[in-house]
Amino acid sequence: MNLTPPDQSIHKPNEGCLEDNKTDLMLPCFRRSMYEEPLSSYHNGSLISHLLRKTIHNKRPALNNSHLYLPSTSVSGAGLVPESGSTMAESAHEDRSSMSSKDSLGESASPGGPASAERMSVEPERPLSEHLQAKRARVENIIRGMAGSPSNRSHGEVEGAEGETCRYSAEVYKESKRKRKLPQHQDHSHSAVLTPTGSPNTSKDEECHKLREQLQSMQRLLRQLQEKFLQMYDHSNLESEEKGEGDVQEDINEPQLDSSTSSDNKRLANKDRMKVDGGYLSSERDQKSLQEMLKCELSRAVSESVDMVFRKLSMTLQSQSPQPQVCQSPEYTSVEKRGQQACASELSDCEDVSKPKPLEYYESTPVASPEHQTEALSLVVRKPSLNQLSSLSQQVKRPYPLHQTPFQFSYSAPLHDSQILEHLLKFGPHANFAGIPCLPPSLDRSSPDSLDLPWESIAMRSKVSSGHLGQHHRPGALGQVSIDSLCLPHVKMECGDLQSMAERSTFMSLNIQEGLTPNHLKKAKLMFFYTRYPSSNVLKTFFPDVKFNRCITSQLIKWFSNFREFYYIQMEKFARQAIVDGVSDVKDMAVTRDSELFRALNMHYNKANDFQVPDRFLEVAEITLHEFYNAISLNKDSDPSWKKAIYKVICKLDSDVPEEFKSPSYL
DNA sequence: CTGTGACCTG
DNA sequence: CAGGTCACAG
Repeated sequence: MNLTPPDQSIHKPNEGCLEDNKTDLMLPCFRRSMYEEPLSSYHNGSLISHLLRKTIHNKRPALNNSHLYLPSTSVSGAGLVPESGSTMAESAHEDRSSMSSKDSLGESASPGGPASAERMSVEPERPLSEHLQAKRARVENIIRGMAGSPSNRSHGEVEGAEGETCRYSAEVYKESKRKRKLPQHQDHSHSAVLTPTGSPNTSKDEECHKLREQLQSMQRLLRQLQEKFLQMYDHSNLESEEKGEGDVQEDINEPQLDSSTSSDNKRLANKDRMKVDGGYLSSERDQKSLQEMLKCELSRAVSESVDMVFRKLSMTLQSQSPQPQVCQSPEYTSVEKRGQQACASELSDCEDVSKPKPLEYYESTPVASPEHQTEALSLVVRKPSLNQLSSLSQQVKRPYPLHQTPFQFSYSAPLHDSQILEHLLKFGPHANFAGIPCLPPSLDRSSPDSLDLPWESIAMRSKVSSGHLGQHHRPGALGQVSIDSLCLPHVKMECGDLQSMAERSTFMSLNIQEGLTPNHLKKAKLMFFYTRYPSSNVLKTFFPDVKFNRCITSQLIKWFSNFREFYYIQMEKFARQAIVDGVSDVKDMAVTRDSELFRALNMHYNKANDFQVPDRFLEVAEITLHEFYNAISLNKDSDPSWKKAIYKVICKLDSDVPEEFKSPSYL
């Protein structure tokens, strides 16, 4: 019985949005000509874009070398080839936490992705010039690809190892039956979302890839900037501290080696606002100013660009056919490294792990719950020891590792802004921000369940939900849980929808449940006062803190089925009683709060009696009672399916569940 | 085949 | 309330 036909316009909200944002999606540096724009034409965060643009355009040996100088004791060096100090666990750790995989360059037939092109700086066997040339070619290729047509680039061209995994998964799941899982959704997306190439299937894929690549590029650029910033920071600190160890000394040498390239960019960027003399900063005050400015610029750039990409990506995901999008997400790395085993183990609660997973799988995959955190997961996400954490926080002096797991952010003390940025970029706007000082305590500490919640889980949830939401759909509400919700400075509120903002902030605080709790049951019972036949979409909407999968959905539906059962049994019972009692007129069968029938129902659904049952429920109950009374009176109950007519009436009497119920902390 | 609802049972 | 079964719709 399809009581709530899908709203054909569920994706309409995105339609215009997507088009409108298409050009905004790119960073200014990508959107515009790469080499011609004068600095003055940049506004707001565009300055940093210019900076980034120049940075990417300039050669990078110094940047790359800086990785080499990173001491191997760093918690998780960016692209650092595990050296003697790194244990295997750490390697796995940093593998997972790296946006790019360092194998990508070496193993991929095609040149490595943008990130790997830079991180893979350790290739002693290759002549340096050739290596650099190759890198440069790749980078330029990337830039061309981003500035040019979205469709003129093959996927593998700029993908790292995660791309490999993505393609693998894509192939695997293309064959799966999931294709037919959401036909409506698919149709909608195809009809509603225009794509650059006009070829819906492939172009969406490509667009998704493109977006991910853009995001990666931006992340990469930001990392570079952060590195430069930290190098400067490091340099100044060490200068005042008197340098000691050799590796650190190498660190501070780097900016000087690079003084004609990237650091020039920084100076260029600083020139307008700061007085920077000759080489580096002359005073601590200037240095702090520079830090502040860089933070601002970074934040602004992030808020402007990343948000756009996230939003665009989210929309693309929503509008895309049910491909294995989890791996197309820019943050897939955090999941992919877990390997199939971990994914499987997380889903093993419900389904045969060898089977292709329905969409719910992707929706729920990234959430780690204690009971499902098998060893496979623990291989991936290791909570660093307190020692590590403290040492981490003491490491800000050097160009600290830029690739850290969420856990590392979860318990460390004051965070660097760039750590937040990195975290944001790395794990997406929905990642766990526990430990970020600016968040209120309630948001600060997520339970372990949500510690490893990459943003694609939300994106997927958004996708899935929006596919079913119908009239409840709010454009990108969940998928756009974004850095808007963070307290980063200069965060731009692009989506003015207050409701969605509220939901975002709500969502940020969600502690996604693996299973249904007694509170959920209680909430469901109260919801029954409003809706007897909630669609699974409604259930998803009103249990946002529940990690929906097939089992959970079925269980919730089963609950309501049981509620109905009890409800109808009571109705029939009281209707028959009324007939036995000789009630001749249905008007004498009013259902009030004093009625025995109501008390029975209230006892069942509202045992604590702490909920004000809506009058509408009394009306519906009365109507139901009358229906039963009439049917029985007319001897319709001789028909085995006599109740069905009643069900048909009652199912139309559902009313909307109040918004308050959407709050995960409603009870 | 899958999702859903009703019904029955424990 | 959950499990199982059956029927039905898409």
